[in-house]
Amino acid sequence: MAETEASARRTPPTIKTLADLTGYSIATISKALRGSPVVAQATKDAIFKAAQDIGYQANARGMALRTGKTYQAAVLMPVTAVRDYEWDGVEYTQILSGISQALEGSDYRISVHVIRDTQDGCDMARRIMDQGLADGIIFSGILADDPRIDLLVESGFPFVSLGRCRKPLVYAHVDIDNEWAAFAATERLIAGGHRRIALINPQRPLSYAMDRIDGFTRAFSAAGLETPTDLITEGDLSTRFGRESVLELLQRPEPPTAFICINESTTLGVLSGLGSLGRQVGADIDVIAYDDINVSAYFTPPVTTFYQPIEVLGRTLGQFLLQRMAGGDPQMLRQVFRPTLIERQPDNLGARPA
Amino acid sequence: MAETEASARRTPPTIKTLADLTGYSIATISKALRGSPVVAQATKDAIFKAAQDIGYQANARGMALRTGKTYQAAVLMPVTAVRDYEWDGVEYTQILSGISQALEGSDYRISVHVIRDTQDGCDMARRIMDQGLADGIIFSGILADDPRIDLLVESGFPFVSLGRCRKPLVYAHVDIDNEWAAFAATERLIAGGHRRIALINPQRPLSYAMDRIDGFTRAFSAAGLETPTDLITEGDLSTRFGRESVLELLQRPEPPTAFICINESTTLGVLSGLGSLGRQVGADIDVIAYDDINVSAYFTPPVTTFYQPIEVLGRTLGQFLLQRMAGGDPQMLRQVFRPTLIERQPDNLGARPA
DNA sequence: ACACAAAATAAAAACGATTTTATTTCCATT
DNA sequence: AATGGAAATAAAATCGTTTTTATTTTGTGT
Repeated sequence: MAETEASARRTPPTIKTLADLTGYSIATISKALRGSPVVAQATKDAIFKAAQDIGYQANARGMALRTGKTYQAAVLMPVTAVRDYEWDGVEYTQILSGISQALEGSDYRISVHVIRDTQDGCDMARRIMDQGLADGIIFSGILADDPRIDLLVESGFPFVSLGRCRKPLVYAHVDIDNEWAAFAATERLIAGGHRRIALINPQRPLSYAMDRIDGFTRAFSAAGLETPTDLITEGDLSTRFGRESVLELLQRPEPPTAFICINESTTLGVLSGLGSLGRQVGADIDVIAYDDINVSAYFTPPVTTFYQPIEVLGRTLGQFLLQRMAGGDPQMLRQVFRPTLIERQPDNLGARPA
Repeated sequence: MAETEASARRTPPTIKTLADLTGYSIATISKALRGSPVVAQATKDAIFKAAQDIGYQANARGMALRTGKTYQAAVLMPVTAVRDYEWDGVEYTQILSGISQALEGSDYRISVHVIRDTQDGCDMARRIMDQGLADGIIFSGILADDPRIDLLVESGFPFVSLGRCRKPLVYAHVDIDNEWAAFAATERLIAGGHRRIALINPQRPLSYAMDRIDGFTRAFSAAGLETPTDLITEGDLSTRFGRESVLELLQRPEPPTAFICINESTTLGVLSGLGSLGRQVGADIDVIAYDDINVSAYFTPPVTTFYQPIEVLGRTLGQFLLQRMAGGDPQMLRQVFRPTLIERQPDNLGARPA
């Protein structure tokens, strides 16, 4: 009974239904609903009311076919090759949440495309453009020289990147001031007396990996010191990588006395490594982290971090993409956020010799 | 120069292009490409070849309009109200990754809809059905009595839920055997001599919260003991909640001697709380956790967990949805996973009096 | 009143596919 | 050789919009 009733649900109203109902032609209905100035106000009112009454909702597929627009915003979500030990991409939930907030109220929806690597991302971007799978693209994990950016800039397809490449191209983007953050963290540790500072960094081709190295180097230069390049490690941003970096670095003849971590995943690994070596953070070693998801406060001990609410980045990405899809000038759609320092350990940096 | 060249890109080939090229009618082309048996094999071959040559890709919008299918799988992603202290939904990246793996090779794409609460989820599910935004839905955060399941079961719309409601309805789902996991964890702690065991649980309306309480209770009953219901806390699954639960519970007159945590976020909070009270896990207190993303190994100390790779859940969700959208019987599309125990502390449970 | 714009609406074409219906071609049968 | 039917293909209708073009209505100035 209930099933027949449910399956007997009549087809949803179309623009034709409205035409029959109001007596106007479908052309007029369409124009009225889109707010065209050529249709009389009284007519518009009547049509709007009728649409309201029967709960008319434009059929997205019909619209899409005619206009070529999809009302889809594509998000390229990187998922690194599946490994058991992975705590990876956790921040993407928040990015999606932020984007979703920005798109709320607009007619755009989010489609997520999981990509495994940059090549995959490039293929996907091209497919999205060629097949018209979406009206705009958001992606991250930008390389210093990123083929996706070249491709999309050249084609003029609307996109916003989370991160910047190192080429002097004009395109909409949102980023964190990684150079500055690395500089500030390093400077702080140097001021605290540290000289042997390790930088737990992502892999080199990533644009922000280089930004961080730049900031790291600048801080040493500014202090008239030589940069301990031997203490820069590069790897995926897994917890395991953080732990293994610590274990390796601390058994060297000239071990580091402080660590700068790139995200919370590696931070947790670093703390784990220090813990199993019996080293005490804040007593005989210092750690400064970069904080994605604000969980460093709960690490033991709580870690001093540079914090940037990632949802805000997501929101900005969404806003920028909307503007870009509406034809906005990419020149105007660029924002670089500076994270704020959250001091969590008693600030006794400098009390110990390097 | 390059820009004009790019913008002068000719329109992509349509079925019409192929018709002109091969001399067949568009009807024949369409049938050939869809592999209809009514068209001669030789014709099919010729058409396939031509399609290959010019790189023909069916226009999704045209297809969608005619067939009513969208080739979209909607995923309802819960994002709890934004709070600063949130480490929430981190596992969703992995779920999406798993779903994406399952959908790879199919023509389906993933669209993500962020929802704030169950009501929101219900509205979204209805919109997706009514407006034909997708051909199937995946969602999670199932309540003991979940209106979305009622709605979708009644309508016959394809969906798969991550989690089960408590009504005896037939629908495709994937779940973790929470009752069993809670039972096993509790049993283990009881065998270790614990009597005052705290259960850090999600909020009651969630179906799996009740499952866990059931398992918890069953373990005490099986041991002929009374369940310490006063030690069951309910809250969001944030790190903060874990920490605050510990701080509160341990200052009671009859404090717990062991904790069962519901996910890694709360576990971290619990450890943080224990740490700041100076309690030593494994020495004077025990913790068993449920492990989403396999990061518990890095907590200090490493925590014994029940582990279920969440990506596998995602993959199964995707597979089930594909089958469901192809008309598969929901009766056959049900799977409940039992997490495996990973012992990480020296197993000295039972060495201490309760 | 009358012609003539301007305003308002209607009709028709288009978007790119699928599906239904119609036509042609080819053989086998009588 | 005519006929019937199956096989292969073509033509036309359709999905629900938007957009272009055509028609009708209205208002204005003489």
